[in-house]
Amino acid sequence: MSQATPLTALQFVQSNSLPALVQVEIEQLILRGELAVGQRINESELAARFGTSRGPIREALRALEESRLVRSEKNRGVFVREISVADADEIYDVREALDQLIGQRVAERATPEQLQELERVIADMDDATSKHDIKSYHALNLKFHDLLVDFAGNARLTESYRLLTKGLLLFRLRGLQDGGGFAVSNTEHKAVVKAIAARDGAGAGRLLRNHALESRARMHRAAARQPQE
Amino acid sequence: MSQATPLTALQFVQSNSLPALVQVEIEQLILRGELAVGQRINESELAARFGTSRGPIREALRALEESRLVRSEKNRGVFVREISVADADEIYDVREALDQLIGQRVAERATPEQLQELERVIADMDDATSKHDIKSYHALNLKFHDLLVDFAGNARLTESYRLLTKGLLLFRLRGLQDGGGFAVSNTEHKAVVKAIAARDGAGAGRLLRNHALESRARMHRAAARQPQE
DNA sequence: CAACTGCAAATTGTCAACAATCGGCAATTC
DNA sequence: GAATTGCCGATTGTTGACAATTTGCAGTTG
Repeated sequence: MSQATPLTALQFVQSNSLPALVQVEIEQLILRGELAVGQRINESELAARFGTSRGPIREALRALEESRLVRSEKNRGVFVREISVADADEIYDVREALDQLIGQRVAERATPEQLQELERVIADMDDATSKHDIKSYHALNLKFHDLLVDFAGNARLTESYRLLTKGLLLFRLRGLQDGGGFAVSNTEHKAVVKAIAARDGAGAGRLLRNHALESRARMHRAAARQPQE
Repeated sequence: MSQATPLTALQFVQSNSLPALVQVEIEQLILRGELAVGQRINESELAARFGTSRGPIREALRALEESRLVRSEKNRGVFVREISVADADEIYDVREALDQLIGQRVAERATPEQLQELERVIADMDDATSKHDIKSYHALNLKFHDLLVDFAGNARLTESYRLLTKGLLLFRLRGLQDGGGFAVSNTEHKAVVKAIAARDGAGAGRLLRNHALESRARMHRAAARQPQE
C-alpha cells in the first residue's frame, strides 16, 4: 500500500477527484504543522489557496473529521484537533495490541527481501543517530513502522494502525513525543528484526509490543519535562 | 459513549449539522440493507428523500467513504461497499487482537453495576435462544459486545473497534455471518463474564479473543454452506 | 449480423450567490 | 465606569445552476 505505484498522468486524473486531492493536501498542511494544532481552518482561504471553490474543501474537511484529524463546531468552523497526554495514552493502549499482532504476523511471513529492507532502514537510523540528525531519524523511524505494518499483509490492520498513529503524529507537533533515546529505540528495533529473522512470531510480537510500551514511556518523560497542558 | 445522553431539542439543533444527520441516516439505510451491498447511491434521489440539496449529501458520503462503508469512483458515483470472505478474515485478525485487549481491560475495571448489565444481556440471549428468536439474539449480541468495548473505558479503542465491526455488519447483510451456534456462542459469553467477575484480566482477554476466533469459524462454515462469491 | 460510431439522457463535479449565524465593537444605560 | 444592547463585518451553511463525464441506445457500416 505504501509501495509507490507509478501512475501515469492519465490514471492519476481519472482516479483522483478534487476533494480527495485537497484532502491529502490539507492533511500534509496539518501534519507539517503549517496549520497549527487547535487553529481554526478558514474555508475560503483554503479554497483560494488551492484554486477551487469551497465545495471540495468542505468535502475534504468532512473526511478529515471522520479520520479524527479535525473537529467541527457548527457555525463556527473546523479546527485542527488537539490531543492531550490522556488521549495519547489511549492511543498507545490500542497501538500496543496492534504492534504485537504486527510483529507476530511479519515474523511469520516476511520475505528475505523485506527483511533486508528493514535492516537497511535500521542501519540508516544508526547513521542518523551518530550524526545527531533527529529529523532524519524520525522520518526513518516512521518508515520502519510503516514497512512493518505493510509487511504484516493485512490491509485492515494497516488502515487501523495508520489511523491510530496519525493521531500520535498530531501529538508530536506539540514537541511532546520521543524524549530522546534514539539509540535505545533503535536497539529495540534490532531485537524485533532479529526475532523476525528467526521466524519467532511470539517473540517478535512481544518485542514490538514492548517497543511501543517504551515509546509511550519516552513520551511521558518528555511530557513531564515540558508540561504545557 | 453509547450511553444515550438525553439532549434537548435546542442542544440537538445546535450541535448537529445537516451533513452529520444525513450521514447517520444513510448509515442506517446501508446497515439495514435498504441500500443493497454493491449498489450505486444516487445523490439527487437521496437529496430529494431528505429534503436537502446535494451538497450535504455529498459531504456525508465523503465521511462514509472515510469510514469505509462506501467506496467512490470518480464520475461514476459512490457505491455501498462489498466485503469478501478474505476481507472479513482481515477484519477478524484485528478484531481478535482488540477483543483480547477489551477483555483484559474490562476485567480490570468493570463496576458491579456493569457486570450486572452484562449478565442481564446474557440472560436475555438465553431467552432469545429458547424462543429461536434469531433477530433478537443478534441485536443482543451486538449490544453485549458494544457494552464490553464501552466498559473498557478507552474512547480510541471503542472507535477503532466500532469502525472495524461495522465492516462485519456489512458482511452479515450477505447472510454470511454466524451460521447458527447461538447456544454455543452464549456459553462463550458466560465464560468471559465469569472471568471478568473473577477479575482475571488475562483469562478474560484470552476467552474473548477465543470467542472472536470461534465467531470467525462460524462465519467460515456459513460461507462454505452458502458460497455466493 | 457483428461491431463500431455518435448522439442523448442521466448523473456527477464544481461553482458562485444567497441565507443564517457568530464574535467583536461601539453606543447606550444605569 | 461597568454592564448591557444592538449593529456590522466575517464566516459558515445551503442552495440551485451550469459544466463535464459516463452510459445505454440507435443508427450505420462493413
